[in-house]
Amino acid sequence: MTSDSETLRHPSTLPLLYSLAGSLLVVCTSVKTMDSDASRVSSRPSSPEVEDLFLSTVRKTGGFTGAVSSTQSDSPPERSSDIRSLSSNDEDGLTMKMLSKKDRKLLSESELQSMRLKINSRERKRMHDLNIAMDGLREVMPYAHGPSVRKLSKIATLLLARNYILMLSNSLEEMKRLVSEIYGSSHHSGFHPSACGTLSHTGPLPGHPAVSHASHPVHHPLLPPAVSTATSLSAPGISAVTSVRPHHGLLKAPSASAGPLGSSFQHWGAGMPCPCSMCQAPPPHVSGMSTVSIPRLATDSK
DNA sequence: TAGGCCATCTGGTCCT
DNA sequence: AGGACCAGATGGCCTA
Repeated sequence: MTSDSETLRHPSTLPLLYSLAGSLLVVCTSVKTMDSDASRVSSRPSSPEVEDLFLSTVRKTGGFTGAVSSTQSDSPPERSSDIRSLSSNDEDGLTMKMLSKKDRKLLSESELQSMRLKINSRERKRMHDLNIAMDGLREVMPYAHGPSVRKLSKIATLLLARNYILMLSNSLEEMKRLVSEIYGSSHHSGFHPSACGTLSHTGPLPGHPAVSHASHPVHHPLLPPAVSTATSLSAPGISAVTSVRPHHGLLKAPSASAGPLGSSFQHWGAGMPCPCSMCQAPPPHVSGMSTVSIPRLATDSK
């Protein structure tokens, strides 16, 4: 009850800050967890663990609705006929190159074909799992979801995710800095956190970020001031967001002056909602923005 | 119609 | 040996 009681000693500012910091810590912890998980997953035996760590959860929660498109579904691909013709018409076909002479003797044509189909099926499943994971990533991205909104492309999803993580990391650092500043300044001004436990003891500190945030003005609670004052979303990830079919600069490196998400959430692109916790419920599930559609995207429902 | 995005097939490589 | 991963090739779909 120590840290909580200290939190309460700044009537309106610290609870806000701590709740925000807590959210960020949760997010960052999740990121770290994902990182360790990812390192595990990246070591070869991936597919079973992917299902254990992610897919099973997703499927249980009904997170995805089979968004993975399949032009050929589970039926044997048309190209199997190519293989058939290859192996039947040409003994030196590519399929046969895979096998030793012994194998060629042992395996019949149908066996070769079934083997090829089996390999293809595995690869298809692997790619489906990858797409499911990609959809999971899309779902937690601060981006409009919905049936009337086109999905982020894979590259846009990855770039946005990267920038989002960077933004959260920066925000956490800024949060830490603000908290330390508050305690530092309050100590010099005679504020003793450990000496009182009531909310009515003090008012908000003058000039405290949380005070100005009451009206949700220039400062964004999740962004450093230098970052949050800018208005454009020029970073690659965001340019990919505001225009799902980016004609431009998707792969450009983030500018040094801009924040990890380009500049700010404040103008979250044309038609984009501000993802800040003041405007809507924050992550883990940024579902609050799922109903918002981008004009350009609303025309398409892939 | 060109270009972007995607799914699939395929062969090679690496790992367990 | 079997499976996972990767990258190239190919073709379909969609949009500007």
